[in-house]
Amino acid sequence: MESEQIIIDEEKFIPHLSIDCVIFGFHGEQLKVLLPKVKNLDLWSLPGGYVLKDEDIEKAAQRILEERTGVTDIYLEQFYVFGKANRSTGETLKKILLKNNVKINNTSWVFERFVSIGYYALVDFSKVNTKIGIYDEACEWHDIHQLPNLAFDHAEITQKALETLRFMLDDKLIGLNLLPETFTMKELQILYETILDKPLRRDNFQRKILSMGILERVEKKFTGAAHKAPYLYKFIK
Amino acid sequence: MESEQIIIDEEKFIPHLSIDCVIFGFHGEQLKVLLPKVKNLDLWSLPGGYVLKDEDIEKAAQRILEERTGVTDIYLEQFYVFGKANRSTGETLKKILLKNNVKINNTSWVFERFVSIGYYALVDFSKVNTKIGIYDEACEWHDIHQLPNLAFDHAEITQKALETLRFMLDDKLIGLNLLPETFTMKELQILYETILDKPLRRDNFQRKILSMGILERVEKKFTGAAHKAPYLYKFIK
DNA sequence: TATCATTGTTTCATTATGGAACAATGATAC
DNA sequence: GTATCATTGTTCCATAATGAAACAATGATA
Repeated sequence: MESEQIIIDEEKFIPHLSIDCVIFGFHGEQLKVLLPKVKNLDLWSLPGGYVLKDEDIEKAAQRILEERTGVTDIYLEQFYVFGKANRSTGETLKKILLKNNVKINNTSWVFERFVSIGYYALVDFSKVNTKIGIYDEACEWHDIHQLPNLAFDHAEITQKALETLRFMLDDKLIGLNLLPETFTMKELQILYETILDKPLRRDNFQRKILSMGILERVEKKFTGAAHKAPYLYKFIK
Repeated sequence: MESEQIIIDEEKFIPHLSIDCVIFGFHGEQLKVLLPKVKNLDLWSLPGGYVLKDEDIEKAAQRILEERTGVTDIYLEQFYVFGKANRSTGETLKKILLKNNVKINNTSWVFERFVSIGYYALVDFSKVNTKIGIYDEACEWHDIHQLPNLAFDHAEITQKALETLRFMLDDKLIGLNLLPETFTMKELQILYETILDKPLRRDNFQRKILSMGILERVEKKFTGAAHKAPYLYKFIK
């Protein structure tokens, strides 16, 4: 059987530089991360790729995200550069590319050290239709607290992304990007609790959020449950 | 007259990647930035350089800092990556290298686009003995509010570094790195006011800082002035 | 000894936060 | 219909943090 061979044109990219994206979504009271799975290996990775020689790094991050996960036009924020000389080995990548039938010169820069720029993305879980990138076997959401076996230093990158998210929580109106158009106060609170990984008081949370004047009360949400129906809110533009 | 020619060995470095450092110091009630001056041009730049192929980026930043300014072993923090495709032109660099008698292949990657990692450094102004790097004509401190003509997007990089410094002020114990061993409460307050660019109340500032329990009162400072002598403080290790 | 400039501290009002209780309400069981 | 239940929305009060003003202390000088 002749194998299909996908060839990476190394000349098109800036060598030794890569981008890795941590895509956060929120669903079922859990903070999740979208991860592609390496073909035929028990190995997952952050969606990553290279920067074209005449491409803005921000654009590169968007392109990579779309190629690997199908997610387009989303909130992206650079958060850290991972640049230890020994942070990635060519061996893992060779294993991965072998499983993907990617033909590449064995002496290529892609097997040498990488400096990787970390971006985090915030997406509305309900609007995402993931697609499987050409190098991947699957692309799935994972609870931030139960991550699978991750390649390279991608666990560390994910951790740093989470810490940055926490640090920026008050500053960046993160709910706007992680929640659907309308949501209940409880959903917003659980999102904050999940990111901060600590419980918050219902009354104080509501008071504080409402005092910020960024929410608009829309209507009530009748779920059929035997209790008072909560209001729905949306962010004011 | 035969010119001395310094040759950059492009092969040693990761191409298209650079590091730029914003070095903050505090003196005479002003926040200052240490800038090398390009030889024979009315042009200043941030101390910057390239990353060796097997070098940690953090190490590279330290090395660059030492080569260009003589400053060693200081507090360094990565703050942003500048990666627009059009952020630097080869023309400016050619002008600079020409003035420095640096011989380089005209088709080298150094004249193409760069992705630059920004680091900021905090130093004790009183302990710094700057030296002039081999590519430079001078190396001087400039008030953050009166910057000279800066190359490339270095004004923007400096601005972003300042914003990051502001944002981190409560979190990072910045005074520890910018002030000498001992200092008065007023000096610390002026440092904060200078970074935040807004006045603070004397009484409230003192109360807040002291309540953090990070300062130790050492002795009094007699200046010979006709008023009460202020205490000196130092940071508790 | 009085004066002056500045530093250190206290006091009081205002605002934010922590903690508890109470009121409202939409379904269900009887 | 009425009582019950779970959850949501709100109020109340004590405590902590912050803003603003006044007062007390002190080291030199006149």
